[in-house]
Amino acid sequence: MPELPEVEHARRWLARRVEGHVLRAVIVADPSAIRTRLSSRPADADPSAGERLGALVGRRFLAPRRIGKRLALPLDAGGLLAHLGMTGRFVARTSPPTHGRVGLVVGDGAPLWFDDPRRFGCLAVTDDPDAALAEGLGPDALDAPLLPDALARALAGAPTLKAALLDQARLAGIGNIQAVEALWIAGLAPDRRPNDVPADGYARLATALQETLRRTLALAAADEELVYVSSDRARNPFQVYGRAGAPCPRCGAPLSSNKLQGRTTVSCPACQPPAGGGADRRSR
DNA sequence: CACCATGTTAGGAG
DNA sequence: ACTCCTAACATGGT
Repeated sequence: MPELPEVEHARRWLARRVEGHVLRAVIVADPSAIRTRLSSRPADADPSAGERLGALVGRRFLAPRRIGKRLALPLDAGGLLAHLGMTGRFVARTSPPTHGRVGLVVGDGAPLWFDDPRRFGCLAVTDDPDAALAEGLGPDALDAPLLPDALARALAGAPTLKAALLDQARLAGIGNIQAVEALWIAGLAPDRRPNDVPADGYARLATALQETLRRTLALAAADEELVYVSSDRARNPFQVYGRAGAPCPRCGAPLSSNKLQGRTTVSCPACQPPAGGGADRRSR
């Protein structure tokens, strides 16, 4: 459950269960899930994971925080960091879930499990959750929305709008789905150069980002077991993501799909014209 | 069986 | 030197 809206949903879910409660015990089912820092690389596994996590037992949780796709679970001293990767989630279970990596026994509730089949997610123990949470990330796309001119500055210099939106150092929290959705809402072609996009394009993009993030967050909040991207096309909650070939919801033209930054990118050739809305001069 | 997937990043190509 | 893209990571679902 990976992009910003799902992570924010996880933060709220965790907040209700941990804030103000004491960490009673930890269950380390898969030590390799705990890294020296938030890193998707198994090579960064923390050799003293059990010890360092165990040292947190007895401390009390403060309010969980989030920037972009990262979570911090600060305690009254030190804390935990979490990244859900592609398939990570938190669930409350008495017995370990199939891919339960680490269980947190908090207060008198069922253990809270970090469950992650694909193992791109991870946890890390840190002395300074605030610093670790923010390190290397741009402003949070939801909590620190940029005005159009600031958004233009944040994205400037990247080769394409798509690449810029996926760059967590420019803007934190946008993943492939949210990028595809926002660019379609804004009517901007994913492969346009950020420096060539006029001010009104950034005005639309700023609004579009808020719109898709809030809409997806509302879906996540309403649906405890939200199927993030269902194989079932009828249940796909997105406007264009996962709908290549289907008619554009705005103009009816068939949605096209191509690869950008190695990710599938769906767009409408009619609503998201290549440049400035007119003919492409460079190709002449 | 082959191919696809919501994230991140090392390494190679240019 | 710097920038950008590809492949790889591990696993499950179609």
